[in-house]
Amino acid sequence: MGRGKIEIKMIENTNSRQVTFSKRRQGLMKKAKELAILCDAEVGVLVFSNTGKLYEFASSSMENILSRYNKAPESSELTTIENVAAEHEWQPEVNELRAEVALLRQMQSRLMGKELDGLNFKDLQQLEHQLTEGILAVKDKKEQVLLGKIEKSLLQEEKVSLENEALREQIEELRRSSRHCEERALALDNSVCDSDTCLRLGLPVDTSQNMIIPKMESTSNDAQNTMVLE
Amino acid sequence: MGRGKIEIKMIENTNSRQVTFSKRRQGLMKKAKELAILCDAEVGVLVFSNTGKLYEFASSSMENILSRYNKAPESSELTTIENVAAEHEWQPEVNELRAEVALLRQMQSRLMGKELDGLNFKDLQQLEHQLTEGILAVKDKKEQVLLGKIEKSLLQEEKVSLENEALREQIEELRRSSRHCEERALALDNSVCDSDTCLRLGLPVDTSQNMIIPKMESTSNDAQNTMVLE
DNA sequence: TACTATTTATAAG
DNA sequence: TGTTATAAATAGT
Repeated sequence: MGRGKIEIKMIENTNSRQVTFSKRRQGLMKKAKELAILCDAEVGVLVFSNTGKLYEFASSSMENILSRYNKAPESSELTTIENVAAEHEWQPEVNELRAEVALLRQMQSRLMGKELDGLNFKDLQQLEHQLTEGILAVKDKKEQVLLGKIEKSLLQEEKVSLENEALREQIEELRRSSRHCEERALALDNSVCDSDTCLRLGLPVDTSQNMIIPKMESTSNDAQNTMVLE
Repeated sequence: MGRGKIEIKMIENTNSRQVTFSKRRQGLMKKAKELAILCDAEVGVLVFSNTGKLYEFASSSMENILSRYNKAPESSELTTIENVAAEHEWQPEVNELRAEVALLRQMQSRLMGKELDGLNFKDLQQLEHQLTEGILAVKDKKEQVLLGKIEKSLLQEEKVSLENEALREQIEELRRSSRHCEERALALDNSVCDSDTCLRLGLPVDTSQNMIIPKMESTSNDAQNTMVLE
């Protein structure tokens, strides 16, 4: 990839070698970065120039990558054998978990209508069927939730109705007792009250007309309450 | 560098991602090797796929490169403490992975209409919406697959039709040339053949009758071929 | 270092 | 997996 094709062997000319080193090192790091991003991979690159200078790239951190490398199956160096063995105990489980996550993610994507490439017609039909079942179940659940709410609401209404009933009875009770009181007062009035007393209460002397008015009001109130409650 | 330009960001489609990973990983390793050879450098590359698999390249040996890295100025970690701690380093990652698996499983169950308890009406509506979108996408994909098949089939049909056309022309050509030949033979027969020649060939003397028979057969064959091809 | 002619890598099918 | 059109890398200037 240049003006001419080159053989892959050590470049003898020091200057050319340095120029090429600089260009290709950059290229390598760029490629490493792209690989890490595009493919969700963890990538580490270490380069020592022939003058001994270190250049590095790490998609996460070199520390991370190296510790992961040290735990990897085929690496058998470092420290004592026991440590290595202990570290490796985790590896199978971690790999299984990673694989499972990858699989679950793919299945989930597909259930959401993504990553459908590579599925044949039959697969797609099956997937659609699965989704249809899902929707039906969700609709059922929604219905249940609504029915639950309605039931709760009905119970609440019933409770409130009962409260109303109680209140109405209380009112009736109060009204009855107040009527008693009035009747007694009237009776008392008729039998005991003299013009002197009536004048003191600021009431007209003709009592028969006065008693009709509250009775009418009371009847009217009852009718209104009944209508609201039904 | 391909049929189209791509943005450097995580490839969502699992399939594409894996294909790209494989190709670019190879490319990266090749570049690393070339850099090491051309410029007399020491190069190490470590790549972990998102499923946890390790790929590595080392121009000398990874052990060498890592020990050189650990001795390099800016790196000051590792050594003994790190290794002891390494054993426990897996725990957080394992826990995270387990949690992720659990979450993904629950989401998946819900997309399949299971484990819906605990969701409120709004959640359920959202879930239903998600499923509906999924179904639509799947139906679209199914349609695409079918359309693709149809197109392929039409192309095939067209191809076969063209072949038929060519074959028919070939036949026409053959028929024409054979007719020419017969006519010439007839003409030759009428003008040149004498009784002596005819006797030597074992043919009857009356030529006019003999020539009719092959001509009839030839016509009949042509008709049959035409019928089969159409 | 910047510029291209060319080779090489690779995205898409 | 193999192919091909195109993008990207880079050898030489």
